[in-house]
Parts: sequence; C-alpha cells; structure tokens
Amino acid sequence: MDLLYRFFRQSGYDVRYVMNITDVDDKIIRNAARDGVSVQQYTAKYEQAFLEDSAALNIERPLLVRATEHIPEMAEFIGKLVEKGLAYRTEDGSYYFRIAKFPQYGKLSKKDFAGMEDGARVDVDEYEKDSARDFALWKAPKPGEASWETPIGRGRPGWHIECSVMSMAELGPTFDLHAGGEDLIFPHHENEIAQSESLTGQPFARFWFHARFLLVEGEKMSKSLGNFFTIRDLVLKGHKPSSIRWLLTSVPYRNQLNFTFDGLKSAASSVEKLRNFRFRLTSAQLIDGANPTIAQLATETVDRIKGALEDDLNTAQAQAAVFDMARKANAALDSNEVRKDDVPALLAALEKFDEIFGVLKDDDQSKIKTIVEWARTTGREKEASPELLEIAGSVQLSDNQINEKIAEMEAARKSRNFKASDALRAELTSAGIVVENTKDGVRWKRK
RNA sequence: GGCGCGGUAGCCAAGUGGUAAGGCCGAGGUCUGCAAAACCUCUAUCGUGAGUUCGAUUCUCACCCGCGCCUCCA
Repeated sequence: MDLLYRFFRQSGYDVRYVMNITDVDDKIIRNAARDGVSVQQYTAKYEQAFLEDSAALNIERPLLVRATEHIPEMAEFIGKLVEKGLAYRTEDGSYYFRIAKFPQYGKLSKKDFAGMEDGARVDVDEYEKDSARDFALWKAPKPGEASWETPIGRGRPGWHIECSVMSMAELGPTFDLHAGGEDLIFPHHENEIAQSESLTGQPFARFWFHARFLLVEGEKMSKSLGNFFTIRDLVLKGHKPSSIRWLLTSVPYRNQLNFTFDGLKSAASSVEKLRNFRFRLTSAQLIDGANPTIAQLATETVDRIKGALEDDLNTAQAQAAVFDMARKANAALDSNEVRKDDVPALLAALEKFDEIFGVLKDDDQSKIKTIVEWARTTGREKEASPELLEIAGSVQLSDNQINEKIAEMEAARKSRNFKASDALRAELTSAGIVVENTKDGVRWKRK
C-alpha cells in the first residue's frame, strides 16, 4: 500500500492517506486486563512497535486515526442506523446491524446468502440476534471491562463500525480507494459497506485494493508453526530492512508471495546490484558530451516503469525494467559509451524508481542501529547476529578517517607494497567499508 | 461441500494465442597484484490428460497438488 500511495503521489495525485488503528476490541480488553494495564497503555505499546517496524521498512506514515478517539461519532452513527430501522438494540444493550435491510450484502466478496438458512450452522439464539448474520455494532459493557458512556448507552464499539465512522470523518461518505488484506474482504469490508451505504445511500469506497497474504517458507505464517516474524526479528537475524522491503515488493500485490530466507539473501544481492550501479554512475569519470542511445535508454526505462505500475501495480515488471537499464548502462560504461551528460538522465530514472520502491538511498545503517538499540534495552541483544552488531558499531570511522586510510592504501599499492595495502583493506573491511579499485580510481562504500 | 486464487528453469518470479521478462545461485570466460565491481556465455518442451485452433504455456473441460475465505480473531 505504501507503493500504491507513493505511485499515486508520483503520478500527480494529491493523496489523502488515512490508516485506521483498531485500539479496542475483545482481545485487547482481555489482554490489557490480564496485564493489569489500561487499554490505552496496552495499545500504545503495540502501536509504537508497529510504527517503528513500518519506519524501518521505509513506509511513509499515513494519517493515523484511532477507534477510541471516535467513540461519540460511532454512537451517533449507530443512533442514525437505529432511526432508519437498519439496526436494533437487544436486551442487554448491544446493537446489531440488520443485514436483511441491505439486499446487496455480499457484493464485495461475491457471496450469495440468498440460499442460506438462518441457524443452519450458527446458533441464532446465542446473542438474541434477529438473524445469525447480523453483526455487532455496539457491545454492551461487561463488568470490569473498558466501556464508554454514550447517548446510545454504555458499552464499546463492535469491530466494523470504527472503519466506517473514521473513514467518513476523514474522507467523506464516498472515497476513492479502500485497501486491506485479502482476509478482510469478508466479513469486515462487507460489513463496512453494508452499514455505510445503507445509512448514506451513497457508494462507500469506489475501489477496493486487497493484497494477498504471504507464505513463509511455503507455509502459512503462524505462531504455532514458528514461522512468524516481525520486522525487528528479521533484522536481528541479520537481514537488512531494504532486503525485506525489496522482497515484499518484488511480487505484485495480487499474487501470493513466498517469503523465504533464501529470498531475503537474494533480495539483498538485488538491492546491492542497483546500489552499486548508482554508485558507479555518480563516481565515473566520463568524457564530455552526450550519447543519444543512453538518453533513450533512460527515457524508455522511465516509461516502462510507469507503464508497469499503471498496469495494476506490476512491481515485478517495474523492477525488471530497472535491471535492464542497469545492465545496459553498465555495459555501456564498460565500453566507454556513456558521456558525462548522460548521467543525470540515468540517475533521474533510478531516482524515479526509488521514489516508489524506496531501497536505494538509505544504507540501512541507521535503521539497523535503531533496532540494535532497542534490542539492548529489551535484553534481546544476544539474538543479534555478529555481522549486525558490526554494522551497528561500524560508524566510528568518519569519512575523513576512511579517506586517509585509503590514501595510505593507495600509496602502498603504488609502491607495490601489497602486504601493507592488503592489511589496510582488511582493516577497512572489518569496519564495514568496501574499497574498490577501478579504472576511474579508488572508491569506497559502507557495506 | 460453496466461493476464489495459484502450480513457469536449482530457488524467487513476470508474461503472452505464434515456442518464455527480470532477479538470485551455480559453471565457464573477460578485466584485475589481490579483492571488489562490471560485462559476456550456458541452464525451462510453462502440474497431468483431453479438447478448441493453422498454431496453446496462454482459451475450454477433467484430474492432481498448494493457498485463502466461508466463525463476534483483528
């Protein structure tokens, strides 16, 4: 979704990007009670972790809205539904949406409920609902659990109501695009549509964007299988945030991505290749002038990337376009066909690509440091891989110090004192610095 | 059982009615004091069977395998 957002913005749209945070539900209430903290304290911790992981992945921050900050509007919304006869109150003070009043129910998930008998599988009596499919808008308070006092009574919101209320508050009764995971299509989004459209009489979201779930090592991700990882888990294992981001974005959103550790390594190499290319462009010593073939390559690539993303956000093809450019341009650099004036166009094409994919500029170091710091404060430092600690700790060398070392190394190489130069190279390597000797001279980068 | 998605080289993964992008890994080569980077070459009868078609990986049907949803878990 971050890519979609970035792509819309790059295409010239003024995007208002809102993300709902569910900070109250049965599970949260239960767990908060278990931990002896308030709902707010409990959710704040997870929201913080979520935002940190998002930041590590270079995900741009949307406008965040929280369910608990919109309780009065929810009550108002439910009140209106009741007035219109679209919802009803049960004896215990809960409110339910009357699905029978929304004939189009099931249109998003393409489910046909016409032939389904109430009570066939679900116990209708359990919650005094009129129909088994009616869903909760508002739940009556239970002793000792968090609840809010509102005009429709005391209680707490059901799951679906928050999304309708918040999106309408921020975006109006009809908005352009609603995104989410494929698992939310039914019932969550279906219910959002039902309660929203039956109230306003207007379309809720014009388009829906559902991303498929990923597989981890070919299996469904789950805690019980032991293949459930957070971003910080992966980083602690030694994977760069950019590798994770690359892997996640390398498969178009409609397809099921198989997230594997081999894949992460592969992604790291891919990113590295593009970073090397960018580095080479910025440091190459070139002859003045321009080569129309190269200029055309840059233009073609920009067009291909745009075309791929416009085609249902085909990220795989956009990436292929950039690799094609890198390969051709690298070959041209090898054969001295690139001129000085060609470089800006090539860099601009890369830049445009990276505005969407967001993996090239950052060297991951600051993000890794943040996570290592976090691990230190939470006692998880021992989980960190040695390479990681090295990266996190490798900032002691300043650019000047590095340049001095390299100058020394070059002097040693000139006098063919290879033992000395190798020692210096090893020293820099262990500090996370890679030194390359090219025909254009020496250059270095942080690994 | 119902609805939906997918099975493409060692791995990941696009795509098209006219014999298949890209990446990773591997092998060989060029360059190089070493290393790194880069480039070149090599590796796929597109799950199985049948049908439609001049021609199918691409359309249809059947089958096998994997995945998701069908539950007040968000």
